[in-house]
Amino acid sequence: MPELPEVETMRRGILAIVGSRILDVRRAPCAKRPILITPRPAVFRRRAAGRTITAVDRVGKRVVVRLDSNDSIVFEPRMTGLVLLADPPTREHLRLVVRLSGGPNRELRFWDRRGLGLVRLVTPVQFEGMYGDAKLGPDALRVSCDELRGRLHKSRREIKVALLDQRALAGVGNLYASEILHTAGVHPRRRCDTLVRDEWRRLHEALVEVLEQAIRHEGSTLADGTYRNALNEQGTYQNQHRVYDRAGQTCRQCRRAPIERIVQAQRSTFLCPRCQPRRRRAKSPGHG
DNA sequence: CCCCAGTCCTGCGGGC
DNA sequence: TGCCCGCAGGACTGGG
Repeated sequence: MPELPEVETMRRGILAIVGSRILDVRRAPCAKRPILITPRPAVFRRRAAGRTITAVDRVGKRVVVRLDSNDSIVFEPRMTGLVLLADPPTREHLRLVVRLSGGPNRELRFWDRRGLGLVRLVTPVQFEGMYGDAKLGPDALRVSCDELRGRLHKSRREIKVALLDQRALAGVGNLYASEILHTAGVHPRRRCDTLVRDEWRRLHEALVEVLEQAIRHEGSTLADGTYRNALNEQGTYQNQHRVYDRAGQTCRQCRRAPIERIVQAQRSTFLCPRCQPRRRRAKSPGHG
């Protein structure tokens, strides 16, 4: 679930670790299968311990902790991972602890209920190979309208599916794709190569607006309550959702049509059939 | 190039 | 009430 707004919130929440030294790294005693980390724990610890943290960045849906050795620690939360300074939601699913200088019990923690997430310590060359331009498209918050259109407008894919492709655009996931398309008034089944310039303009506007608003609200904590910021506090953007997980409820924009749920690429998509018509309206005679 | 199904994993809720 | 099953969707992989 963590997408760009949630991961950006995690990043901002741990900025205070810049300047701290890493004292130790240990895998938490997790009853279930331990989290995947690379390289293996002993090597990871040896290369991280003693290093100073120089920056905290984000690449797509991952948090990147930069070290003075030029290595980076990359936290990839996937579905249920959290990057925390506060105590984790449960002891049970605490996966990795990075002990920091600056006070007793000062730790950066990776918690992950489902255990699909992972943590990597990578060299600059490895970083480029895994997260460089060949692997990830431009960040969704930094892409221009022209670049967005340029990367997608020849594709025959449906726009919702294309927005989830991290090689085309980095950061958008299933939840925000539906929200962005509703804000833009574009039907999720529209093929990319049928969108006209005005629709790309609306899409780009909606992309920036929705993601920035979601960051302002510190992300979306859904009904399962999993997502938390670095202080283990819930986000509030779920209260602003236009369509996500609102099937059958009335659209907040037109106040008439019920929100529909469809499936695209084995994933739920939510839309308002009235605010997101399948076909563009025919231009009225005498205009255009 | 693109699509699809399967993989990892846990917790939850529906159905019986 | 308890059990089973399907679903949630991040990223990735293999086959068509």
